[in-house]
Amino acid sequence: MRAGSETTECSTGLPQLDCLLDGPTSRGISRVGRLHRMAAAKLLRGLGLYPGQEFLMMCLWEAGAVRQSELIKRLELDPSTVTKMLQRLEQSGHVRRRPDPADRRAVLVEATERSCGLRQEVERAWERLEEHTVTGLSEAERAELSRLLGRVEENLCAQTADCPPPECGPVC
Amino acid sequence: MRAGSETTECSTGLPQLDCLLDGPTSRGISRVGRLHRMAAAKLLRGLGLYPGQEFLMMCLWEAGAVRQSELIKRLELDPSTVTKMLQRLEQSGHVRRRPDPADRRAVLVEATERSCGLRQEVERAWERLEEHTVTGLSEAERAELSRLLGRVEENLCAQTADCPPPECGPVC
DNA sequence: AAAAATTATGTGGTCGGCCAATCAATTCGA
DNA sequence: TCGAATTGATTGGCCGACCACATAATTTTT
Repeated sequence: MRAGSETTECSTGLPQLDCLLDGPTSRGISRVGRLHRMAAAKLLRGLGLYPGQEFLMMCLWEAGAVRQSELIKRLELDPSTVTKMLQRLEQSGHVRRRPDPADRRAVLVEATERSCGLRQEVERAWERLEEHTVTGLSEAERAELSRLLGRVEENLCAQTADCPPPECGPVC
Repeated sequence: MRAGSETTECSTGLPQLDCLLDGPTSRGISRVGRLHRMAAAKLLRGLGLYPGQEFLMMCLWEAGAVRQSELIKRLELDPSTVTKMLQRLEQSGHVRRRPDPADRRAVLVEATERSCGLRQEVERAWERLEEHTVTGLSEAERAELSRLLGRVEENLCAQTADCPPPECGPVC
């Protein structure tokens, strides 16, 4: 291959061909995050759902009629994201919306009867996904992974937003 | 709140308000994946990059001129995704493309000189992201997390695609 | 009671990412 | 040699997710 003679503009060294961009954890999270989402997509596709929607539907199945703002808080998503998800879910018949009589700004959201049949299948799909994800790990390893992910979640949540109001915790 | 009387269509029990949808690991991966991506976005925004683009640029900075198909293989992304990323990166002046003289189907991609100045900043941003991510974890915990993420990656990769060509491995 | 701040939602736009389908160029096989 | 299969890249469409901004209704403050 003659490439690398004068066509290479930025080559700072030998082509390393390996893992560029240090940060084993970040790297792992990125890759696993994407793969996991794809796996979820695959499982949910047969149910007529897109990944992300399962959380929203579970909220509705669990809580019944709920204000959109409440949904946003629980899902910790951007309001505009939830608005658009609901528009699509409404059009696909999974969700119904109506104005909240108590507050003319608000919207009440609920799952349609039709959609309730999906609940079990979604739960089973999610179980299969979990199973597939942690296959080959011991109970102790699974617990440790969950715990470490929880720690990382706290790290990423802090300063980014307002997960648990720190309010002068152990340090300050 | 009077909701829950007759408006509740699917309520199968009490409003649990807690973590619906079992699967501690899956749940953690979803949340951490999203938070991590947002954190990356925040750090990269100042550099004029969107999350995901940093991997592509690192490939180019490292390898010089590269065929698009090679890029696709390394990034393990859908070809159409890479095509569109490159169109945007070209328009924003980070990347240049030209036909491959050796194969008239192929396209050679390289980073522009301008973009090379970003490399160090991207690497530093990525380091800060890693630091932020694993803050508070011991060395042992960090190593364990990376290891476990690697295992999960293998799980999710297998059957989903063709990461390491199995070709009659230890089992078959 | 009127003005100011906050809340609830929606719009428009941008990206990464996927799938399905297309088309040209190259390679393989009969 | 010539048709068939494969490879390289693109287009169009869809979704989740973000941001910035806008609007209406409610709450708070003065």
